Amino acid sequence: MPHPRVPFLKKIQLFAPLPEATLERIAEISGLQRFSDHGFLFREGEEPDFVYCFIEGGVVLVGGVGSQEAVIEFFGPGESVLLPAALLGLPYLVSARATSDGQALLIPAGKLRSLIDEDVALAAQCARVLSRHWRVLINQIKEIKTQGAAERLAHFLISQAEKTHGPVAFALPGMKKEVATRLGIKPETLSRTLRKLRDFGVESDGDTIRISSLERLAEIANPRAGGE
Amino acid sequence: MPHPRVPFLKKIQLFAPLPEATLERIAEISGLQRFSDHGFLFREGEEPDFVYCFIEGGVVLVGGVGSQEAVIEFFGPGESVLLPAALLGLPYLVSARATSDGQALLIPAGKLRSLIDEDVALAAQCARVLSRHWRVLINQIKEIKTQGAAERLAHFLISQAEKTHGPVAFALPGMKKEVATRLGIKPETLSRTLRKLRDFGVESDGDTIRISSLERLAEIANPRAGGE
DNA sequence: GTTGTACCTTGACTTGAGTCAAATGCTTCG
DNA sequence: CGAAGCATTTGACTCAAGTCAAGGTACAAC
Repeated sequence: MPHPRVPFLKKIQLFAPLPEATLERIAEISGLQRFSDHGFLFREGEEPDFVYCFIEGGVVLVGGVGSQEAVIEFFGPGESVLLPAALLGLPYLVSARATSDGQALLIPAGKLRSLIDEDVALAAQCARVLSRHWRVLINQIKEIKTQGAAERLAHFLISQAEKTHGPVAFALPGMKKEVATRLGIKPETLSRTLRKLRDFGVESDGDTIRISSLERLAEIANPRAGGE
Repeated sequence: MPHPRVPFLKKIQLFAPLPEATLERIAEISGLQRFSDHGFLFREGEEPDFVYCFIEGGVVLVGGVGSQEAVIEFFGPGESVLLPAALLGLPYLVSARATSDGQALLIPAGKLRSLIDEDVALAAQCARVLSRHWRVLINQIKEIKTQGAAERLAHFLISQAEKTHGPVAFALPGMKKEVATRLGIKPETLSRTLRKLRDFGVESDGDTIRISSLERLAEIANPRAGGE
């Protein structure tokens, strides 16, 4: 009879494609943890104890403190964070603040490290997930270095939408303040930039965004030819 | 008798810690390739054919084109690039331009992908190297989002020095133009910022940088407390 | 040489985003 | 309800970095 946490593991991209036997082993060393909105799951500088896999709810990864705060990225259900720190056994470079109530599976870092040296499928899958993440970060760096605030915001909104055509509505993955730092701008600037995008069919009401046409918005995001 | 390319592999961080048997197998599928200054090794959008490991000389990874160009990072001897694209079989997100004449070991992407699914040591090592790289990119993002041009330049110069104390002199890893985009600024701004740092013991003569005291420079790089 | 062609520097001016400060809303809590 | 506490918006002003436009300077080709 399978371990009761195996079904949860199957929802996590990092583990989903692994064989049943491996999942069993991971399920055995994992634990389920609830967290609540605005709470910190861990902080920059701490020793890596766990890899966090989100079942429900999500977090925002933040580097630095106070006015020097840089939001790296938002993470939600199915995603996992801290694999790099866990594999290397080096202190976290970022803190994670919950953007909602939720639950996460925690995999002990040390045990995961041992598993990786024994299980090809797991190791290969880690490499693939890290690779995918690498590409996400590269895109973010390219964007910050070459685009202005409006383009970056437009692109970010498009990436948050689940569709690629026509109109959409969705909730921002965190506070406006956090979205602003994710984009590398100040909250005031986000407010003003969002205003500018009204002319391009973007309505914002609280943390809900309504876009009248993703195609039209895409024109701003990438006036030149396309490089994702 | 060992394969003649094994000694080269041992100089590459990605492969160095692997057992002899694995190195043999990689050596057999690899090939040595010369390249010359300013030439492109590959371009954004191309299908991933190889992982490039630098034996001698280096490249700069660049995303986008023309005035939209974003330099991601410089790579030199012992380092390798494109592992993520190769593992995922997705088109390159960046182009690589040589910053000097040199030689690289080329590992065919397809064969490497198969090896990874068979060899735990190799797979685990890939995951570790990707993890390390992830941390480098996170730091770069944190920096761009929170620091001004002068701080970023100071930090960059410090990272290029091999020592951590006292005076140093070294050559920039590429043209000033490229260094500027790596830092997310324009060449003109780099020129002016370098000027400002003269008051803090930074002399520049062509592509040679002389720093009179790394400690003094570090004060600018991180006026606040320290996060790696 | 001198002509060319990059690369880099400098200066003057512009601008996008930041800063500071004051409303406005929205929740929470007594 | 009203006060307090945030997050967000708006407005006015500032400033860091970008843009545009000359110069230098170094090296390569003729």
